[in-house]
Amino acid sequence: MSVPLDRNTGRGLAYELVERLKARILAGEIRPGEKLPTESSLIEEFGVSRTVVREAVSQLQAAGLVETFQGRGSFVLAVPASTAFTVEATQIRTHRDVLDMLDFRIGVESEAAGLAAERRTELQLKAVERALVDLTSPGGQPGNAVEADFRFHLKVALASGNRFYSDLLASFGPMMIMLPRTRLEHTYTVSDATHLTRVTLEHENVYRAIADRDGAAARAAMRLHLANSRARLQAP
Amino acid sequence: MSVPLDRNTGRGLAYELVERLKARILAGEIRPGEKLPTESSLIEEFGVSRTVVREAVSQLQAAGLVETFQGRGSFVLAVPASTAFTVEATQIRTHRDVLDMLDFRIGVESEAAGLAAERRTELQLKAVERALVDLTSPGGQPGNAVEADFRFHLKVALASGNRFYSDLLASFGPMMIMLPRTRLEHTYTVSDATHLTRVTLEHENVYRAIADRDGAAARAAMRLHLANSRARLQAP
DNA sequence: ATGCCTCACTCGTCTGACAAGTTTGATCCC
DNA sequence: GGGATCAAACTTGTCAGACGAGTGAGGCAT
Repeated sequence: MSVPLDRNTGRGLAYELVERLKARILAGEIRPGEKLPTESSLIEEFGVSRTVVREAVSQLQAAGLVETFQGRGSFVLAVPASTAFTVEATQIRTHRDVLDMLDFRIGVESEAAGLAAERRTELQLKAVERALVDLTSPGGQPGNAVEADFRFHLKVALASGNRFYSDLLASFGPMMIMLPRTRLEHTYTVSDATHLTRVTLEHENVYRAIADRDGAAARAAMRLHLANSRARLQAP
Repeated sequence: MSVPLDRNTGRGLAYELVERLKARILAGEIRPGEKLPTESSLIEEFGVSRTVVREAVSQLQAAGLVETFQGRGSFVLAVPASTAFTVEATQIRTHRDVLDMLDFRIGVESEAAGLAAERRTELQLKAVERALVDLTSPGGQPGNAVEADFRFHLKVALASGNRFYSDLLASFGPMMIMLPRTRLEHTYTVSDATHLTRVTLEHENVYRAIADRDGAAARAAMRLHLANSRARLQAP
């Protein structure tokens, strides 16, 4: 272990260190969600100064490979799926991005739900209802659940009759429900029954308000649902 | 010159500096091939230590925006000029599109204003204030007014600290303020003094709520402003 | 058992210093 | 004058030490 850095490549020690760490991550030696060695460890292992280590980690950060938290350390993010998943998949990576996305969805979707309640047609309501049933029926795999969740939110947006809302949600795709790999496992798979019933209840509240043509209730219900989702993630 | 860095964004000084420099490059203030200010200059201009400056430049390097040579300096590379949001610049043509757009903006911008009130930094508030002044000063042509109006709304979104809001507004551009040609003359140019003062007042209300850190008031003020704009168009 | 609090650990920033590469300009020689 | 030479100034690269700020674990009192 711990081969010292080659000091004669002409591109700088920080560059060398970045390459080493990148290789480790891409090779899976440090898996997504795991912690990068501390700065002190890297200083010892590679025999360089803290300046170099910090610059290297800083570049990994800029490259979207790790996310750093003061007082805790740097954590490896999901490896950019080389299969060209979607361009947008690279947009939500860090923990902060997820929280920001939920704040964004609060603004967009609560108003969309309100408009949906006020302007929906019977047909649109039926579509929302179908999505809700798909979501609550215990039929599918976890992957299917994300898909169904997204479809419910999309149908609500469609019921608003405003193409800007529905187009925006459609452009996000199911990705908007997805969560970062870092501590996702910890918070989402631990979804005990309590979690699921609570989320289901929140969805039903949104649906009922739309069915009742109660705009204010629909806005509140959707805001509550998303704010709760955000809270469920923020302090695991 | 040289506005000092905002030390309260919670993402670190280096991050702030990166954003500043990135903005300069993207805005074309430093053209491809030109030299970035030296580290010493940046230290002086932004009042930070060399550590921060070096990390920032290092990140620009990782992002592929600059290339650095020992003993010479950092030079700006070609600009990719890509926007995060791929929301197509959907044309707003029909009268209904305009109303839908305003309904959409109600959802997006009222929440953005609320978040801005709750999370803004002093620097962001100053930016909003400047935009407001530009808007109220009777200096410019009508075209300039649209531009200034847009800038105000964008600065509010930026003050939310959530890139999804600001990216979305930025992707729309001043176009989102524009109105259909059909009855534009009728509704906007006939804008007697009453109209203008009323709109100005609405903007000021938004600003004041953000300054007071009153999230609920900011949401209400922005919603009112956009709802009024909608009403001013709906039944002229 | 619970809640609070201290303390060690980690990252964020600052300061000062020296090494290594580049540019500039004065100097010297022709 | 023109060209080669070289020292000094400037720029980036690296090192070392220090302190502040946020986090988390373990101990302590209740």
